[in-house]
Amino acid sequence: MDNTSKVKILKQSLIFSSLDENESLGLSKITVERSYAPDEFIFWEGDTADWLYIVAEGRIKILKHSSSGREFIIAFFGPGEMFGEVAVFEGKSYPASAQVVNDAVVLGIRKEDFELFLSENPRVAVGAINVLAGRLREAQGRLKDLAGERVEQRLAKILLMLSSKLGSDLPFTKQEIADMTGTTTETAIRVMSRLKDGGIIRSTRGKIIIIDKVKLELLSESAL
Amino acid sequence: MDNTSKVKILKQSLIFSSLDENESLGLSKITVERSYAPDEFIFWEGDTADWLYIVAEGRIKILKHSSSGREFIIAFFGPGEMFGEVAVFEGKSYPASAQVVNDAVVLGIRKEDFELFLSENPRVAVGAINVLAGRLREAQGRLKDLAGERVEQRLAKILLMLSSKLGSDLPFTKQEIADMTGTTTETAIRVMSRLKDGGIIRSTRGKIIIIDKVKLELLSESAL
DNA sequence: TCACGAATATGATGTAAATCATAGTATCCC
DNA sequence: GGGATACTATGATTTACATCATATTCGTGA
Repeated sequence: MDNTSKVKILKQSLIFSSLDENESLGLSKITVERSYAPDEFIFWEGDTADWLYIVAEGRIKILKHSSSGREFIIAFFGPGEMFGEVAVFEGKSYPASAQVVNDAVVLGIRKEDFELFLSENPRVAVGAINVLAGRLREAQGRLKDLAGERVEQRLAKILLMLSSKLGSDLPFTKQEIADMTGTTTETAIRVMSRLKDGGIIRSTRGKIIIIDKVKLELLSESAL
Repeated sequence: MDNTSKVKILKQSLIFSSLDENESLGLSKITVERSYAPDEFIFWEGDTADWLYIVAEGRIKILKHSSSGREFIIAFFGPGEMFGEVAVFEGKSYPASAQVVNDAVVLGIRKEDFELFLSENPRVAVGAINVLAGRLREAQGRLKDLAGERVEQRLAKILLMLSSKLGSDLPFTKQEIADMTGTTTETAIRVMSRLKDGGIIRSTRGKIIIIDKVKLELLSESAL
């Protein structure tokens, strides 16, 4: 990947959106491009955090394993999105694992290089604060939902959240939706079958299509 | 409260820990002191976010109401801790409510004043990033726990988290513990009765004392 | 093209925890 | 001091969801 393409990716990212052409070019030069095969892990929870990453191509999922062995998906990230930054900012080990979904290309930035760049480009700190604040807001919302709502509502909210990012065509398996919702595959399938019957979604293997967003919103908010 | 006392509070805060005496003094001058009675709300979820706050005295709880009306406690904050910052950093409304537990005194900083101060003291941005990253890490851990662990383990983890901040003497009612764990008061009481019988905790009205931290850790990690 | 694994689907059963109900006890405050 | 109001406590019942079991369909690679 040449530097122009890198710059294009980097400028998509909220954290670096304030940089001008020159600064972006400087940043692109400290990034290292890496390609991964499907299901490959970029890092594991607990690894020493030397790098933070920006997705260039493909999709990455961030997940944690619970003591019972089940996996919980914290987030999916696509082109222009940053991951692994919490650990780098805190100077601790990665709090979750990062796994490639399909083939993916990422831009890695070494911790020390990033810190140097940050000190020379203070505006990036504001970008980082925005990204972190947004993610914290989202995480707190999900905390409340996981604690208080039932599976049907939680699942509806996850679908809505995903569709607000990706559109009504969601490239996820029901298993992945289950792992984001904090339920089992069977239950997720049962709930989604009901949504299908209600004309709210359609689905094929590995894909979910939202037909009736309004109904889905109603469902996500009230106990009906 | 005089400026010297304010400085003392502000310097306890992770976000402002890098400031020297002079800078802290400057900061203290843009803070406004406010006192609140028990149960009073400092702000409500959805309010326009014009202020961020640092606790000077007392305890504040940050909470969200779920659609069923139940409340979920996101965090408790004590002296030196900041709250309301997510909304200010993002320029959106408060994502949760802030309620005083006992009498409390807080230092408020107006959004615009903070932004100005931030631009003049870039090191504070690094502090903010650290605070946010730490909170995000914690939130993500809790997400996984809420999704995957059962009440007994979740409750044990909450107790351990609180005791790592406050010591083994925890000034919380069982109702509050329930609202942090994402369970009902009855269930929380039942679980804690078992912990009591197992010699792991003691409790009086509005107070929980951790006796056997090691056993509690074991319990929080494994299904036993 | 056949086989094998992943994704989808659905039924039967078990269970953790919510809900409903009732009551004792400490604390506040008029 | 006495009455109201939280907090604590425990039992009975219900239920949402997990778990276990089995089957079908789809896709991919040998």
